[in-house]
Amino acid sequence: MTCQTIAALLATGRPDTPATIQGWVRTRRELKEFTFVEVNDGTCLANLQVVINPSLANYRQLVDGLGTGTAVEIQGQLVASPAKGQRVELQATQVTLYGTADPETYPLQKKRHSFEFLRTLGHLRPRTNSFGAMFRVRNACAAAVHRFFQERGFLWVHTPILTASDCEGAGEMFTVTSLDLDHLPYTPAGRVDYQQDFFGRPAYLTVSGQLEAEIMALALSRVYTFGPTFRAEKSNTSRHLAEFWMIEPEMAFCDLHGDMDLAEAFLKFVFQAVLDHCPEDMAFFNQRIDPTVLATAEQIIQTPFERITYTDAIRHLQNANHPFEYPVEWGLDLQSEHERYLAEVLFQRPVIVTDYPVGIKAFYMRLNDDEQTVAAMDVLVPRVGEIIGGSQREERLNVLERRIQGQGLALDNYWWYLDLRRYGSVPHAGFGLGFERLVQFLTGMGNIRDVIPFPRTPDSIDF
RNA sequence: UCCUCGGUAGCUCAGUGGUAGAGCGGUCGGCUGUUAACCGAUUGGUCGUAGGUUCGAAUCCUACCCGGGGAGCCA
Repeated sequence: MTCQTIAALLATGRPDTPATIQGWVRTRRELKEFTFVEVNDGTCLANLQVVINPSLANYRQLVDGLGTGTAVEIQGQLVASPAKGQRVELQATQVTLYGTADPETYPLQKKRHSFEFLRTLGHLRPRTNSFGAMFRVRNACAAAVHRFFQERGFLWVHTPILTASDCEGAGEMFTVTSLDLDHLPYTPAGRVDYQQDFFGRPAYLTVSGQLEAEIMALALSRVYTFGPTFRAEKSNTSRHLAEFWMIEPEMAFCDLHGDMDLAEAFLKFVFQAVLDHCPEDMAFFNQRIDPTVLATAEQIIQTPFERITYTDAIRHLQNANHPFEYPVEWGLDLQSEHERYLAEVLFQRPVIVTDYPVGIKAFYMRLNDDEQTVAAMDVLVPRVGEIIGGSQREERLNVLERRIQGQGLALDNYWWYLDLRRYGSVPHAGFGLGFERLVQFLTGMGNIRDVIPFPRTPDSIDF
């Protein structure tokens, strides 16, 4: 393989050495004496400028074929560029045209396109500057997530995608079946007979790996999940996907404070890693997408997060000289506007709110001694609101049974979850965050559909 | 699901009852090193769909379809 990446050539390529690149033409500028072609291979944001001289065989034919979108291999000599704008450029000696792209019909033009339009071109939008930058940042972010946990002794555990647990309480579930939907079997009572289905009972796509992660943590001490998650809610918003990736660390012998420390360290680590690995891409987002992206990243990395209780947060909000659309009252959940006020206006930094009322949080969160609140924590950040939600889990069998029943749920469905409290129970804690929302927060991208290669949303599953 | 805004050329949009427009893109020509190159010319339309009002509808009315933004729910 004599071919080099454009990223490597632009960064460290030495002038007056031979080089071969493979990629796609972004733009062609034809002058009287020769032609400039900019080629991108996805390894970095910048294109490599190639000079095509008329001395090349079939010059006219070559240049005509080098329209935007064409796949090419170009051999030549890397030379110092005599003009501003690039350190080096490639003086072509041989050009191989692979697939050409008819400029009359190729949808990507040499101009800015709206993200809305590019969403209709899911197969071509990775070839744009914005999506190239976004996918590189997404990759760096994913790699940083693994590195963060691996360096701290967490095991990556693979929790199931198919589940029979319809009681995770985290949202609407997709049903998975091998039954012929046009000829469903029925019980004598007239209901669908799931005994004849693949698993002999109803099955679903997972909405969370947390409960299974707790199983693993109570044997392996520190684990995390990082995998696909599915929600069938008909939420048509810039923050929701039907298929998304979720990260859920879980730690045995850990309380809420350890959980908060981990969450804060996690965000700082990931932001620093992405800045280190994708400086050009992040600069691009700061320049073209959201001018606060870099400042936000610096703040996340350098500023200690504020930590307050829900009760104090309510007090702050009630004393705030700020009109809220929704009421602020102890016992009600914080709305987006409240979360953003805390992070953006009051503290102007990330805020971890803890100890929420028992009535608005899930049954598995540990009941505090006041019996009014649970050991929950939400990390609120400017511009986004809640980015991480977590809790210390209820490890006491009798309390957990009471909580499950108190929410009208059947204990039988949780027999194995209760067993964890019956045998070798221990205080443990964890949190969850949506990977795409993290990428949104990093890049400033407004719509979650533009931070995942192939978004799945209600009535939309193209590509 | 609710609220709201929108759908006009390949793209981004203007046009609010009287001949369908601009910029960009594409094409052709020009240009001695360009950087979203530049200059000139040119090409380009079932005005989302179906009805209705009117002498006349992109424009007004009704229904539907699709999309954006916001809310709720959540990650």
